[in-house]
Amino acid sequence: MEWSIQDLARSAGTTSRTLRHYGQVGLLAPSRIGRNGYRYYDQESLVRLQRILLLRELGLALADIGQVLDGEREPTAALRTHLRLLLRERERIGRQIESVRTTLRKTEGGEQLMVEEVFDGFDHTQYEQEVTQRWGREAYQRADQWWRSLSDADKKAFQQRQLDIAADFGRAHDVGIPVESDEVQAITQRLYDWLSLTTGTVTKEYFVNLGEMYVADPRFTANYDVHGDGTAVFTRDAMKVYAEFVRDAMKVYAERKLSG
Amino acid sequence: MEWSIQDLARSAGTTSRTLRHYGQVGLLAPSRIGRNGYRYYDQESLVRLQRILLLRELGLALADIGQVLDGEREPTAALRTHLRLLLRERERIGRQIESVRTTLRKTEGGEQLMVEEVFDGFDHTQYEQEVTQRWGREAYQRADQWWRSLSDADKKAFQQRQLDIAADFGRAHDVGIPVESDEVQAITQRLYDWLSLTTGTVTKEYFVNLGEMYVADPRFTANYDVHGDGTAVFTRDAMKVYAEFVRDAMKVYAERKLSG
DNA sequence: GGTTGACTTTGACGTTACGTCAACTTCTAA
DNA sequence: TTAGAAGTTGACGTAACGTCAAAGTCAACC
Repeated sequence: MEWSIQDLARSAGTTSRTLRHYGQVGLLAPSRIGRNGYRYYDQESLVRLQRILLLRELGLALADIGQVLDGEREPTAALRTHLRLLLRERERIGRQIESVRTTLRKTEGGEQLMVEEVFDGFDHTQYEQEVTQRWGREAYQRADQWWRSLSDADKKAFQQRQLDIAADFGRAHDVGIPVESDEVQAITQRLYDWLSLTTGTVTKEYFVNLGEMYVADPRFTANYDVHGDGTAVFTRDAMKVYAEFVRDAMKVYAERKLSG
Repeated sequence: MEWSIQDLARSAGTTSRTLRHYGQVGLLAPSRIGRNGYRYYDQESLVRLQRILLLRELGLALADIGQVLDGEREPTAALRTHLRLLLRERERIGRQIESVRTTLRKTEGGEQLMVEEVFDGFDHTQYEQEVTQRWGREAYQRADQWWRSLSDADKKAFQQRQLDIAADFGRAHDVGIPVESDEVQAITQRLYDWLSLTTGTVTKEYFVNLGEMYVADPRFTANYDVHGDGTAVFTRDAMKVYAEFVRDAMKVYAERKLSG
């Protein structure tokens, strides 16, 4: 039995162009080529094509399909790899779906173009690269998991809390209170406590680093300087002081209290 | 505040190439271009870029993002459309995952390259186009849903049953029994009953059409002619006879029985 | 002031798996 | 014979940038 290119294409539910393409990339050669240049395919071609199409359905790239079919690689390895990719992809899409859903809900709920809101506060998911670079993947994943576990209301509350803190820093800076003052250090402690929620333990280094990040990264400064130019720098300085002095003092104070 | 292209790229977690690309497609223009040709971006650019990246995260195409940001299209419409796409995509991937899993399981279970088996029998998912063209989308979806509802074992049994039928047709043809004979018509009825499982009601037309399909489509003939050349044609003829005579006779018989 | 290294520009090709012309030849049925 | 269907090769288009390449710019150091 022999089929023309169209016959085969229709039989297998694909197009002649695709068959020519497969021929070109060496995935499926015609069994015969007429002296007029026409391509002809036989039963064997059909079977191979069916395998190709199946593997393609499974999402394998043509190059991988070629390797699998030619047995240059054990098929299970390719499949297992592919399965992992599929699972991750489904995960990713699931998150996107949730994202789009909440965006949609809020947009419809009249909460203006919520797009802005996402960037308000502290969106943990946006800074993966930097965060993992600075504090390691593990810390990021903990924070991320924690963040995902929150309800929408909790997330909002969490964000609001740090917006309030930023506003208080702005007011303090505006009035001219020094960063070492008890008032400003109290605000700073609220920031510290707020951060502790995400990671559990906030080291002194982490805290100082974060402060530097505030001023180095325009996304952060934008959130703080909205309460007056220089608020970001002011906040960073307050954090530095808090980390270097106040915590030590508190530690000493706590120890004294315990031993007293 | 003003940023160079790299500054902005790093801040937003993307690349300078991307920013140039966005400029090229008219999605994000620099706020200023130095006389040296350098691109500079301001706070407004940053905000717009953040929106762009968010919408991109949600999976929207750049063209759509442009429309949303420029308000030429209400965002909810674009998002809703996109949500549908995402849901369908997740569905598709879910099916792929199941597919790969069973393929993997069977391949490991030593059932040879199971790829062949998928094409054995009657794979409902492979013929969507043709089937819907000939018998309408509704009929296809019914059949497809039914097929998906089966367990693996059921699927196998179902396939086996039709393989047996094909083999019996082959034997009958081999021995030379005519298609009108009771023996062959009995086999044909098994084929008819088997088909009834998929669609509920098998009309005379459907049955005849399917017969024609057997001989017109090499995928079908391959399954039948494996039991001897001409088995597909033989089967088609038997189906024609069954549809045109036997069923009428049965109907008459049934009516007589009821009225008698 | 020259050199080095980081940064910038435009331009253009590469990626994936074909779709879609275009220009031309060949087969088939009336 | 002639129209129409089907075949061929060749080449560009797609989405969203990645990745050179060649060349100009800028800041800092010796």
